[in-house]
Amino acid sequence: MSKNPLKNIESINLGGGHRMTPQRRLVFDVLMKSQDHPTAAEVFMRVKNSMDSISLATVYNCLDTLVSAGAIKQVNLDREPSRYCGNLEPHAHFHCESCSSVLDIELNEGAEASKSVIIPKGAKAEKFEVAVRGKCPKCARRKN
Amino acid sequence: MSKNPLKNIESINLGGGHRMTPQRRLVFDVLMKSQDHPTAAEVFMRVKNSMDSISLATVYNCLDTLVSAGAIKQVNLDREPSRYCGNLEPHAHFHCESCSSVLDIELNEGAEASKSVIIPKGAKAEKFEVAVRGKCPKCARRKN
DNA sequence: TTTTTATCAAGAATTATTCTAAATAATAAT
DNA sequence: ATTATTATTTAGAATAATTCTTGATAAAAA
Repeated sequence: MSKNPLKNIESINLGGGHRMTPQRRLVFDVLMKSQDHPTAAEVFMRVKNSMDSISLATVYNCLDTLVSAGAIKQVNLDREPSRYCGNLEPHAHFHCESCSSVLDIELNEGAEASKSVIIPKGAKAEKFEVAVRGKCPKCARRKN
Repeated sequence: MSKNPLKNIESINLGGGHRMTPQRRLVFDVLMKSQDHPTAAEVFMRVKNSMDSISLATVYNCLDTLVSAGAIKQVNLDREPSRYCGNLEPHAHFHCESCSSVLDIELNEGAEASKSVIIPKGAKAEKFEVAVRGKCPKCARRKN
């Protein structure tokens, strides 16, 4: 299903005395089942199906913790709400200008982002990010 | 100084009945003089030196208009406030995780972002964006 | 147990940005 | 020129995503 090598959340070490909790487990599970890069509010709604008492603040906390632990990725495109992604493989994102949906896109082999860019002297590059903006297949098909 | 081919704002066609105004002129001039990708609030402070009566809302309006006209670029990185950039040449951005500064970085020739990525069938890609995150030269030099 | 530490939940607070409405200014039409 | 139209500016209110605060709960350590 998802490309996350973590079989299940039990194998995640949250680090620093952080505990695995039912809430964190559920948030992680929702992301493993999602292909659509949900926002925190969307994760909240989905998690509520399994645990009605959970709060939005807790969902934010869980997402932050999981991102810090490297179990999921946070995706920020333009000024829109953050989205979350369970796919830990290196990949880029396609962002639809019409419907705001986000699609994972594969990186071509040998086309390392690190080689496409000239890093300033003395700077230490840590992460590379490629984003494409345009119309997703659904929206491109529509006339208007 | 800047890599914007528009010699001055008079040559900009804002389109759609939009007028060139003193405020828009000043906002554009500030960006032409800036290499540091200022936020709207920073542009506001700089413009205030020349026109004390200008309001923050107007700076936002002017920035939006200039972005729509293609005279400047808006740069959104992570969840931070939008920054604005007078450099219209194709380039990428380096984003310092310590001090949040943004540096323009050059793209290697032949390393077109469009070739490094596999666009989904049916999607229409319009813009490509490459961002690098890490420590800028200043921050990399510091111990901590 | 008792103590410590982490977590959760609800709602308040924050902050960048957008919206509203009234005043002003520029342009077009008469 | 005068009037009518349209765009712009401004101040402040509104919005919305996210973070913070606080008290209660729960787990882990002593």
